[in-house]
Parts: sequence; C-alpha cells; structure tokens
Amino acid sequence: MPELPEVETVARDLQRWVTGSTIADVEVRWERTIRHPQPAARFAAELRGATVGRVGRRAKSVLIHLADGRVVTVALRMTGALIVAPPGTPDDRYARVVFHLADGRQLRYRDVRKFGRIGLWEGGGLLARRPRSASRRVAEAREPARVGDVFARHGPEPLRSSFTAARLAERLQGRSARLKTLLLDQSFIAGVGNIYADEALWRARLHPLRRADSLTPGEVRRLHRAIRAVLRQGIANRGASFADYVGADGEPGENAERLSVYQRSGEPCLRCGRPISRLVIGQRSTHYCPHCQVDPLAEQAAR
DNA sequence: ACGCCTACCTGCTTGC
DNA sequence: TGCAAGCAGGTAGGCG
Repeated sequence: MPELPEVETVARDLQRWVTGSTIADVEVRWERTIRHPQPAARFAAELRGATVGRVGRRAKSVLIHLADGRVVTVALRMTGALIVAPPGTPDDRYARVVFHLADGRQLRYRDVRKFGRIGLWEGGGLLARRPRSASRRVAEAREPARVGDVFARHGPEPLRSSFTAARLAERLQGRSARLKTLLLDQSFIAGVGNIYADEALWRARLHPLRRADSLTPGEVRRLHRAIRAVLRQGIANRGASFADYVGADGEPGENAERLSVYQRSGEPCLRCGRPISRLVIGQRSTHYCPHCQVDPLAEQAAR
C-alpha cells in the first residue's frame, strides 16, 4: 500500500527518468481512473504533446508538473503503481492508463483494484494557505481547478522542516480522537497510512488507542521524532512492499523486512520479546506491543 | 469533532 | 478440486 515513502520513491524515480519527455499519446483503458472535470477523451487530448517537467509529491499523490505549468496528480490509493516501460515490454492487463512517450517508452499507470485516480489541473495554490471556510465551501461545490485546491484540506507534510514537535503539539491539543485514528487522518497529517502509523506508534512507545490530547510534552516529542524516523527509513529503503507496491523501475522496495510491528502479530517484539498484538481501530488492523505501548486509560477501561 | 458505516475493486487465503 | 466467503485498506461521502 503506497504511503508517503512509497510515493516519494516513485516520484524520485520519475523525476530521473521522465523529466523532459514529451507525451505523444494517452490511452485510457479504465475511464473511472480519470478524475473529474476531465472526461477521459478530453484528458487524453489535453495531454497530447505536453512536456514533462519536474516530478514531485504531495501527501500520497505523485505530482507530474508539465512544462506549461499544469499538473497531473496521481493518487495510487491501494494498488496503484507508475512504471516506466522500455519499448518492447510486454503489455500489462492491469495497466489502466498508458502514457506513450515520444521516445517509445511507456509510462504505465497500473492498478489491480482500480481505486487510484489521476487528475489534470491548473498549477498554483500548492504553497498557499488553506482557504477560509466561506471560500472552502465554494471550492467544494465543484471540482477544484487548481492543483492547490486538491490538497487544500490536507495536513502538513511531516518531513518538512516546518513540521516541528511544537506544531504537532499544537495540532494534538483539544483532540479527543485516538492516536491511530488521527495519524491516518490526512487532514491532520499528510502521507501517513496504516503501515507507518503502526510503526511510528511502536517506535514512540505509545498505545494506538491513547487519546491524542493526553500526551505529555515528552511523549509528543517522541511521537514527532518517531513519525519522521519511520518515514525517512521507508524512503531510504525504497518503500515497503506488500501486495502490489513497486517503484517506477517495477521493483519492490526493501522496507517490508525492516518493519517492527506491521503484520508481525504473534511474533516477538523487537524491544521486549513479548508477542505483538493485533486489534481493529476504525476498521483498520492495528499492530502493537501491549507491553511496550501501555495505555493506562485503556487498561482502566478494560476493567 | 468524532466514530461508524458503506462503496469502490480484485486477488489471495481460508474453510468446507 | 471447486467454490464461496472473508479479508486486505485509502479515501470520499453519509449519518448520528
């Protein structure tokens, strides 16, 4: 499941390999992959002849900046992948959108489960502040026009230097939600998904059911460091591969083997040796060490 | 603000 | 072996 480190890996690969390439043609094989307001045929027509500029990332979306300022957003969701295929590569039955590059290569959007979405937007607004409530209502009434509007409701990027422990503390204040739920909430913090939420909480020794506003200043600092550390480690290892995730080279990442709790139920905790537990929070499986990540309040509630 | 539900999808695993 | 049910979970939207 692509989260921030996986999406960052794909974006960096594409930055190296397709920047400067011209899109000769676009083949849309699953129309619903194309997000409004572009009907698939118009999407293809508008991209024909465009040149790829910088490739970056915001939240869990790959941003393909075009030389003319427009931006293609690719939300990989569960099983999406962007793969650069050299000429002669056998076709892929799961390729939902194929960007034919002028040099003969293909940039394939592959997605087994068809959850992912690709949009085409005007540039601008990415660095702007969030709209106030009135303008936000207007922005929601129709599909956003600018790429910035697409991400207007997303929370901060956890790896930016502006995401400090103080900023995290501020955002946690007054929130009664559970830590796990908040970490998965993209409007609270962008880019963290189920894998890295569990990893960060284990690393910070915080129970996933802990109320967000109950953290001491020391615990907030631990959480802040843990979030950044697990994301950085994920990027360093080219992402964690479960199911369908691969980089733009089509190769799986190395980080799955280096995870501490995710999908390790029953296996020994790497810190204390006791078995890792699993529970369901908000319909998501959650992996944690009941010994290292003790929540006094959860214990009390269980009695 | 928050929690809970459903829909979107397909392939893999599990149980009979 | 076959077949159906269950499961995986990111995100949007709806409801209470």
